[in-house]
Amino acid sequence: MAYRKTPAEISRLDAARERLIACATEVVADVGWAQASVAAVADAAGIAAGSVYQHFSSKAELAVEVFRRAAGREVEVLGEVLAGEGDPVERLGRGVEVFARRALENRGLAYALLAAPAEPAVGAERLEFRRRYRALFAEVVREGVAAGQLPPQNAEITAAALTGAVGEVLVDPLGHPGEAAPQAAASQAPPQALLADLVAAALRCAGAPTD
Amino acid sequence: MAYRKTPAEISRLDAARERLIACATEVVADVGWAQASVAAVADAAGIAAGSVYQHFSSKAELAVEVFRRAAGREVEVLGEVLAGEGDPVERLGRGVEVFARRALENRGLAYALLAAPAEPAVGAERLEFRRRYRALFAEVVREGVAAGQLPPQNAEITAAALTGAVGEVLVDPLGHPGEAAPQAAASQAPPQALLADLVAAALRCAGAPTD
DNA sequence: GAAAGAAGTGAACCATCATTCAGACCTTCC
DNA sequence: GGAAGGTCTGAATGATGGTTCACTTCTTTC
Repeated sequence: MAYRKTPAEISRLDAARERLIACATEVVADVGWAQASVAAVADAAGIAAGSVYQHFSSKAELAVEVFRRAAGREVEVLGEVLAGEGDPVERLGRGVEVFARRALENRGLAYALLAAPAEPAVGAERLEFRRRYRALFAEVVREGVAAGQLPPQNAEITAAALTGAVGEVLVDPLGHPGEAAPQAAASQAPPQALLADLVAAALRCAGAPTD
Repeated sequence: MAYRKTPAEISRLDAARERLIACATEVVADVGWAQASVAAVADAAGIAAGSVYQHFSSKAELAVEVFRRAAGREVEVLGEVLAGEGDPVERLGRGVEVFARRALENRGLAYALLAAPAEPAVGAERLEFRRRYRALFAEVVREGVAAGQLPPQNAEITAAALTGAVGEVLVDPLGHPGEAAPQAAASQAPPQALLADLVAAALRCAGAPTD
């Protein structure tokens, strides 16, 4: 027994792992899941392909982690906005707007999270996260109905519709699959009109009176 | 010059091609794109793997043809309903209902068309067809607005939202990816409530007054 | 029936990656 | 310093699955 990982060593390894995840996320945002080979990701992180397996037992595991981190942030942000200040309808509108704005500000990643072809493990994760978005939306809708702000409705269905509507509206502006994404994708300001129209459609979908 | 395809021969080849497409469609509906290997498809059609290349120059070409045929039928049906009898709001409601009912009656195929992981060529085709759905919806929405039945709105955005909403609501009931679909999938009656709720959400989304 | 030319076959081929592994190189601890 | 046990490397390995091709079988035409 002449070796025990020292705290410094542990945090070094941890940092390496984090760095790998970060680089993988970037690669995925740039070129999509399909093109994000282990070699490419390792390369981006400046390590050998084999070293990836020091941190993850398979490519799928890494991919899932990348997805979870990124999607998790969005769920968190959306959750905070939806549970924030204001009446349910205001919150719903703000939630949709924030979600869409964030997606448009980071198109490559958003496309990867929402729609880009991916291996089955990531697909399953995507489904799971869509369920979470739906649950968040459903809660606000229920509150709106309870408060009499929204007409009676099946909140789950409305929530699913909202999730799908937001995703669909975003996917087209987000760029098409297969095509190499322009690398500096985080540039253009989100088109104000698109956001406004999307929010309006979302509010109508929940039955909020048209302004 | 001692051979020219006779009409009978030509139609035999044509029938073989059609049969191949039909069998491939079935395989895809059953097991999804990912599992629909050339070998599996050829097997289902009762021909050798190599013979597939008598009809299609690549697997992707066959896959695209399968997608186009199936998705084309849906576009056609939706188009007819949306352009049919009645005022715009009635037609929109009926269109959504018919679309959803058809999807639920043929879940495997619907899932493959709407959401199942697929090769890039099919993904591109999917995008194209979503654009067509959107165009169809947009037209009715515009008519509704023009007729004063619907509030002023960005019809394209609403249409995209409708497309996404319908897709999203359907995808969950349609069964999860990766899982082997039960083969006799065209059985259960479409849940009436789901359809009604979906139609209601869609109409709200376009701004039709809640009943 | 025989020549010419397809269509059909399926085993071999090949490209693509994820994954492994033997060896090189580091860290820890005595 | 050196033994023990890591981490890192990158070429070799292996699985998968689309595609090819030498060969067989069927059709047409004379």
